[in-house]
Amino acid sequence: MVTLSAMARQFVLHWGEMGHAWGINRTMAQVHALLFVCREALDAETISQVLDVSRSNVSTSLRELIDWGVVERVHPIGDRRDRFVACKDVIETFRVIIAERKRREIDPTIVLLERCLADGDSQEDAFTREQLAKLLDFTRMLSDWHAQIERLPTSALLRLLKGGSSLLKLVGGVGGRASGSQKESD
Amino acid sequence: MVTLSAMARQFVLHWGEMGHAWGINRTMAQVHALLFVCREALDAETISQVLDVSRSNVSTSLRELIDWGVVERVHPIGDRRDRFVACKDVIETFRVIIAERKRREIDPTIVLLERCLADGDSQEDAFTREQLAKLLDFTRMLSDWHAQIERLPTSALLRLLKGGSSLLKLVGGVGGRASGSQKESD
DNA sequence: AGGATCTTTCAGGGGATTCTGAAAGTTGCG
DNA sequence: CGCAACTTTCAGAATCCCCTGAAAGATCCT
Repeated sequence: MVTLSAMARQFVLHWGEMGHAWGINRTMAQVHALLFVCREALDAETISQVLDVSRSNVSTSLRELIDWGVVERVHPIGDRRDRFVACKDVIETFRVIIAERKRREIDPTIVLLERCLADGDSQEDAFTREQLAKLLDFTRMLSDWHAQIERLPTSALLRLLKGGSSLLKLVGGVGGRASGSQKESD
Repeated sequence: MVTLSAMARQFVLHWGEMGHAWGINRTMAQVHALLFVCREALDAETISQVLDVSRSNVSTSLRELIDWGVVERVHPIGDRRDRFVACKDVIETFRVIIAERKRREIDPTIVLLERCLADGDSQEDAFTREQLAKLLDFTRMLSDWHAQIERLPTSALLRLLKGGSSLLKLVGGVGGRASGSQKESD
């Protein structure tokens, strides 16, 4: 296979753009998209031809995708060339990506905010300190929340996502007033 | 004010990097960080000096931040120059950003996937079709879920985020088996 | 209207990122 | 071992994105 159906091509291009918007290399996202829609494992040479990028570029992209954990290398018996498959489960892929971004971005942000607050002079700059403290609280909350999500089996995660409305009613009713906004600009 | 405390400077730099990792212009993220930790509104000239970037760059960044909805222009009486303030509420800011990214990335993805599936030949390419259909399902689910979240008042959102563990127990217990993975690779 | 003050736009330069081809590295087999 | 098949690395080229300064556009005051 050295050519793509119109459907697949459209998707690959769009996925490349999306990746780019999220700070991910366009080619890397395209390689992922391609593997995602292909039932059988592809070798690097084929990917290079289909996407029309250099063999070395494909090699780099594949390494990163494997690092992220959304693609794996497959060794077919009786063939020396490596082949690659993407995780075909959307939710699992989503989960892996979230976990990785948390590790790379949320965690370091928590560390930095903690250091800022620890180092900073508490006399000067009271407002900055206050803001950073609020941001740290929130970031930690996200982190905790993620830790919970992480442990859920796919079935429960699906239920959480699908059952949005019922959950929200629940949350809204738990602690008293559910409406009204609390402005906290001082 | 033409100089920044060490605390604020660290934060501004880090926020710039984070923004960059998420596909947002570094300077724009720095401007946002700066406004976020400043109690009083700043004028563009001051921002330009503090961050050491050109006046025009600041102008562009501010326009985008206003577009996003996380910064607003303030007209102080008796002064012709504009000043700018960031939303100081972390959750509100988060909410606005999520909404905007949904609009810019999730929504177009749904449209594209729908078109792919509508246009595509259903004979050839059955597996691709299947994968895209699953992805579309998931993306719609995210979209619905976001619509629910969007409506929540801050207090309820906080409760949802903070009460992670109890919610999860709940979800885990609602529909029967909570463990076991459903492999869908055929 | 004319000028002072401030803002926005945009073409072009400069810096950062991505891509490529060539060369070096790895692996399996006779 | 030596060769064949394949993969990875990396310096430099190509590309893209961001930033700047200059000029044009607002707005307000006298």
